[in-house]
Amino acid sequence: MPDTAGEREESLDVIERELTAFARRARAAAARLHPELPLVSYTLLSHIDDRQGCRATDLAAHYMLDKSTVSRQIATLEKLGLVERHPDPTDHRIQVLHPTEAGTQALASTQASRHAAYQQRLAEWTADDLARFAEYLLRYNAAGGASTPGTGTPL
Amino acid sequence: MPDTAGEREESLDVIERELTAFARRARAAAARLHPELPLVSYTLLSHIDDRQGCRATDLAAHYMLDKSTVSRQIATLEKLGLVERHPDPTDHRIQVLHPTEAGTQALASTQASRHAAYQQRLAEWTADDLARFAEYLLRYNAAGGASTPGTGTPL
DNA sequence: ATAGGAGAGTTGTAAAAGCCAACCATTGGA
DNA sequence: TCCAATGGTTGGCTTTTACAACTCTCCTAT
Repeated sequence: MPDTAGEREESLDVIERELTAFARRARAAAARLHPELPLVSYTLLSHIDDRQGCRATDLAAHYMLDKSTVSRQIATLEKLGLVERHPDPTDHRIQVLHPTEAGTQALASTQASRHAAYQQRLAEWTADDLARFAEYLLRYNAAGGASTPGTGTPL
Repeated sequence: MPDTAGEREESLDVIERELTAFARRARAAAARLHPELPLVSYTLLSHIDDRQGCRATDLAAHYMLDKSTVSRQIATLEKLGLVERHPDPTDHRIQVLHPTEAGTQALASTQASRHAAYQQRLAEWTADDLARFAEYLLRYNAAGGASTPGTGTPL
């Protein structure tokens, strides 16, 4: 495998194509995985659980979503009894978000099936390959933060 | 790096988390990347260009989309003058898809900015790492097809 | 031949998820 | 004290998708 410019280009193309394909499939797959809990809500709920006491604005920023979108998602989650909103005593603009007992449970069950799916899918891989793949993904995602905001928005 | 079960689990967790993170951000990022060409259509157009003469069903299968979704997307692309449909002479059920001249051009310009984004993002990577990452992604995505249909829908 | 099933696409309908803009309430300085 | 900034909600609208019912074409087994 020579380190030529051509090889590089080719790998880049493959990465671009496959990541895109993955992104396209992800939604469909995730939607089926747990129809009870509306995909996006799951994502947000997961984040709320992760960083207990976060605010709607945090979610919007982290996922590049509009305020209004998050607002409605939260409303849905609350209606489903999965999250609670407590007004911040020190600042009455803020709503502090927490998962309810039911929310924590729903999350656990969803995470379980997700984990099982991955486990099955990657069953054939060697531990070494898994480790390297994991490392590459980490590296790829970590690169996202900085860069020139105006220029190319990396996928 | 010992080949223990613990290592394996850890890698799995990372992969799961990072792929999910990628998927969540992908849409927002992709939407901003090239607002002219309706994002989803871009994906399909790209595939059509890649495998000239593919059918709508191929697209649906590859991206896990419903027939109807693809049908409408194609219709849009055709209305925009970016793809042409030719009836297959040997089988009148089939519509063979080809990009038009305009389609090829639109694609080229979009691909250019996407490619630039990836190039920038992966600039630091060695050719070897890129090659391996590409291979892993291929392997990961390829695994999707078979598996037990009823069981866990892998992300 | 021919009836029935499988495959490719289209259309009707409904829902999810997103954005933008206008809006209200609170807060923390000039 | 007034006013810009911050957090959140609501209204209106578009895009993207799925499911189901339907048409048309092809193939195969009787």
